[in-house]
Order: sequence, then structure tokens, then C-alpha cells
Amino acid sequence: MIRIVIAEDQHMLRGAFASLLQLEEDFEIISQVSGGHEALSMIEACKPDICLLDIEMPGLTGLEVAQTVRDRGWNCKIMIVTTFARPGYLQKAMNAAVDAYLLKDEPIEFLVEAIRRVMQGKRVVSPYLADSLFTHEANPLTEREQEVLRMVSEGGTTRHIAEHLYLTTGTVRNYLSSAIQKLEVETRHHAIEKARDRGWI
Amino acid sequence: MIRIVIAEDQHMLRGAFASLLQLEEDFEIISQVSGGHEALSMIEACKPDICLLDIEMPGLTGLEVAQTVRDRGWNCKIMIVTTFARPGYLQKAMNAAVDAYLLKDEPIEFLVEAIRRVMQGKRVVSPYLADSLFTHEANPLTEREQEVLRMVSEGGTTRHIAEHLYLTTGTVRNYLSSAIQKLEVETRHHAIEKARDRGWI
DNA sequence: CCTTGGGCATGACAGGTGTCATACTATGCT
DNA sequence: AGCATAGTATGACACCTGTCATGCCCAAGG
Repeated sequence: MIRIVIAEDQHMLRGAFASLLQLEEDFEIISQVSGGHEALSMIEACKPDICLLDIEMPGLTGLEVAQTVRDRGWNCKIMIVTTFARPGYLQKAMNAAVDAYLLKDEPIEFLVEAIRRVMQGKRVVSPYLADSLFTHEANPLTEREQEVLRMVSEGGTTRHIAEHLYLTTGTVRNYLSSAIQKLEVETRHHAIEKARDRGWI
Repeated sequence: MIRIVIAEDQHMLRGAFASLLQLEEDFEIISQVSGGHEALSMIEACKPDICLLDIEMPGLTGLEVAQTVRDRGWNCKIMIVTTFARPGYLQKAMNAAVDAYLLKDEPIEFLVEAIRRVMQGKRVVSPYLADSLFTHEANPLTEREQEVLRMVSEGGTTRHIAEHLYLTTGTVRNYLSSAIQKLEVETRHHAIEKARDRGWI
């Protein structure tokens, strides 16, 4: 019997997964949760064979849950199931040594098959993403550029950041300008988006 | 037999819906599609009793499909199934006289039950949204403010808009400033977001 | 040793953005 | 008619944003 925990915040999809997987004779859904913290509790309490994790959930993200499970050395297969094909997410998932990274755009049969493969000790990645596993571009941003970009993305104003880093506002703008050019975009906001997407901040 | 077409771009969810609804003895899934245009073709060709529509899909949105079905006077129940609780979307759906507006955050059983209710001629709206059906705030934006906001949202620069409307750039900025204040936000971009959300542009 | 290149830091500059005071018009109320 | 209100339109102002030229420092290589 393969014992499974499902963590997914969209209720309808979570329920659908549970019902469908339950139909497989050797699958047992032992718990369904809607957030990262509950997922961790359940994994600790129930020791499932497999945990399906969405990435964007309230509380902890699926990637954070995966990392924590690995850090604590728990013996549970981790499968990320997400909408997002972002290289940055995939990279983080790989760093956390997840057993599968599937897109919700795959057919549902793919999920069932992937679960069986993972139980055989194999790793599964959505075919669509297989390429980007190899083509990880290096981060072109310097330490300072990343720092400033991060702070802007957290809502800091130019002035606020300058004070916090003991710089003039002109210098902060300069880092942003530099980052904007390296990322080949027009505004700081687009720069943040792109850097996030690639996992560079 | 209730004949159903499903239009939903996320493959896994679409497949899950199909499999689960198929389990009901009196439901028949006659077609699954992933975009608005295909949905319209299928509705025309197969004359289903019910069509489940996602809103954000490639090609036509679910709301546009709903409106078209009504305009052409086709006799098909329309059920919107979406992630988004935006008042603007709900409003447009109501204007198109859809038979149901459900959030993907509802339990899956809710969908099955809703389908039966709709077949009995009832209308179904997610409980969470029931309130906002009555509390539709009036649009505080003037004609000009809406126009300028729309043009900015389509990527027009201040200068471009000014030329197009035969105004000075100062005047255009003034409308934006006014809209920004009415919407109680900080930037034109947030103003666009909020106005979109409420269906005011 | 000197040169080169890259990161760090600054301030000047041009242009964009939001606010404000102001003015004109039309509408509706007294 | 007199008045208040709301929409339209303008330009002045202060501030923000992105770019650029410049200089400093340090490490790698000739």
C-alpha cells in the first residue's frame, strides 16, 4: 500500500486528486491539507510514503516544505505538482532533491504513473521542463544588485534602501539601473519579475 | 442523461473533472477542450445541456464564450468555474446571465450538486460570493478617467495618450492622478489593477 | 611594475510621475 | 437670477527614475 499525503490549497483540485488516486487499489490517501505547515505536521505524524506538494500555498511554500523534510532527514518521497514552469522554482526543487516536479498542465494519468515511478526510486520531471534542467544560465547580478533588487521587491523605497545600506539614493538607483540593463528590461519592476523567475534573487 | 462539455486550460484539472463527473451515472462528458474557441465550436456542434467554463483560457475567455452563447440564443446552461473571486468577473458573468459561478476553492462535491441544481433551472453562486452580488459599488471614475486608465493599461505612454486625445500631457497626468486618489492607491499601475478587479474599466 | 577589468560609489542630467491651484463650462437647485 | 457641484482642461511644482561620465579600489595577467 502506497500511503500518500496531498498538500494543495485549491480545494476542488485537492479533492479531485484525492478521489482519483483513491481509485487506484494500491494507493491510500491518508491526509489532505491546504497549507505548508499542516503538510509538515502530517508528514511528521503519519510518515507517508509520498507527499504531493503544491508550491504556492498559504504559510510555507511547497519548496520550503521539501527543504525542511530533507533537512530533517525524513524518509518521504516528495513530489512537487505546480502550475509554474519557472526555472527558479525547478532549480530550488532540484536543490532540495525532490523526487518529482510535475506541471498541472500534464494529463492526470501522468501523475498516477509518476507516483509509481517515484516509488521505484526513479525521478520524474515534466517532459516540457527536461531541457531547462541543463540550461541553467548563471546569475549575472552582483551581490549589491541582488541586495537592492530584493529590497525593492519587498516594498522598500529608494530612499529607505539608501539609508539602510548607508549609500546615497543615486548609488541605489545606479545598481537598479545596472540590473535593469543586465536583465534587458525597462523598469525595476520588470527586473524583479525576471530575476524572480530565474531564481536570481 | 445530462450531457456536459468541459472547457478548462489546466490539463490535470480538466481530466480530473471529467473522470469524476463521468462516475455519476446520469452525467455524460461529451467533450473536453482547453480554449474558448474550441468551446464555442463544441457547443454549436454537440448541443450539450451544460458547459463548464474556466475564465482565463487561451483565445476567448469563459466570460466571452458565455456572452456569445447568450447572444446567439443557444439553449445551453453555462457554469463558470474559476479561481477568481473578482467582483468585476462576477458582474460580467451575471450580465451574461450565466447559470452558475463557482470558485475552484469549493469542495468538489459542490460542483456535482451545483450541476444538478442548474439542471433544475436554479442558479448557483459560491456562498463566499453571495454577498458581493448585492454590494456592487458604483464606478467612481469619470468617462475621461476610465478612458485614460484603459489606454495606459494597454501600454500607451502619457505622451502617446495625450496626442491621441488632443490633450496636453499635463491633463492626462491629471486624470490619472484623480483616478489614483479615487481608488485610494499610490501609482497608476495599482489603479489599473484595482479598477480591473472591480470591473470599472 | 603597469595595465586591464570588474565591482563599488557618486552626482549631474533628462525625462517621467503625482499633486496642486486655477479656470471654464454645464447642470441642477433655491 | 444666484449659487453650488461636478466634469473638463491647463501649467507650475516637487519628487522619482533611469542613464551616464567619472573616480576609486582591488585582483589577475603581461
